[in-house]
Amino acid sequence: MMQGDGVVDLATSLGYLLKEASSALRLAMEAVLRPLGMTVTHYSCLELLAQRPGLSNSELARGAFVTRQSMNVLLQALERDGYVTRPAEAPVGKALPTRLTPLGRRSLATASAAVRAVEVRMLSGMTEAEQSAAHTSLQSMIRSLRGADEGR
Amino acid sequence: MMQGDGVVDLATSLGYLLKEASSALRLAMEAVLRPLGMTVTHYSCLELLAQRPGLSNSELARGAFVTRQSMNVLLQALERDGYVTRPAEAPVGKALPTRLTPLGRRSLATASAAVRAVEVRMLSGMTEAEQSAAHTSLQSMIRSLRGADEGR
DNA sequence: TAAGGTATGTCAGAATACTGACATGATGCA
DNA sequence: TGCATCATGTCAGTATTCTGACATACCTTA
Repeated sequence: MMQGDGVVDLATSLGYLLKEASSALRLAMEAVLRPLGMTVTHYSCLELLAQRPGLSNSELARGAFVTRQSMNVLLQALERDGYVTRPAEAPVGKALPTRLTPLGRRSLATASAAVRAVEVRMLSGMTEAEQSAAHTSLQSMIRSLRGADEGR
Repeated sequence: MMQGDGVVDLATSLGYLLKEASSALRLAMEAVLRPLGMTVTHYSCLELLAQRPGLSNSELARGAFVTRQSMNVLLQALERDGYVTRPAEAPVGKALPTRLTPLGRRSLATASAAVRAVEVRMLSGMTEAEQSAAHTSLQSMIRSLRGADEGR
């Protein structure tokens, strides 16, 4: 991982490889979502809501790895276009539980199929054991990085 | 990876985990680079130039996973502030070979040390074998994703 | 009860990256 | 040689995300 002068060697750096893989995945997802008029964050939001209905704006933001301000902008657009609904008043606290509309569910269905195909392609060259190993490796990296980096 | 209704299960999806790890790494890098007045792309550009002097704008863009337009904006700022130099005329074709100035090299030195510490922390919980496995897994994903997604 | 701390939603402005477009130089091919 | 194709640098406009800030609601604790 080191070079003679102590500079990180990008060619073998796991950090660089992680960024490269993430970039490739994002590009592939954008490629299949663009024809559907959807961005990756847009899709992530709908997918999160399908699996965990009633998530708040802040919870969606954390799940999609963006700030709550960014997610708020997206949610306002999704609400305006009829993909999600939010109550006018918070049932408890300030958090507004968000839910998919039938339109949102239909929109997600096609997008989800497209994204699933991308993920299948991504895993096509790996054995079950390799996939499992990748799973534990990534979780280990996340755990280590989060530890000393609380708060944002 | 599947749920009953065919929706991707985010909790176990390698794609989601990849995004999560990449996000955690980016956040950790931003945290240590911010005090140095440097963004991740900014750092990536300098690091690439340190390892492969003379890279062109387009080559740097590909290496940092941004468009050549974005890299061009960054390079103009770096050139204006004296971190890199580019010849006024292209020695061959239109590509302008970029090089670090002594100031750029000094600036990179501290940033590189900070980033290296982040990467060390990221790998702290993994054995050599696990790191090697992660390496091959990520490369496999990249290869599979790139295959059917030529051009951008 | 009162106060400090935390979490949330939201507005506004700034930073960053992207898409579209054009001109130019190199390359491959007929 | 001539022409089509491709890669590059760059300008302009747009889109997306971020940082900063504020008000509000809950929770803990003295």
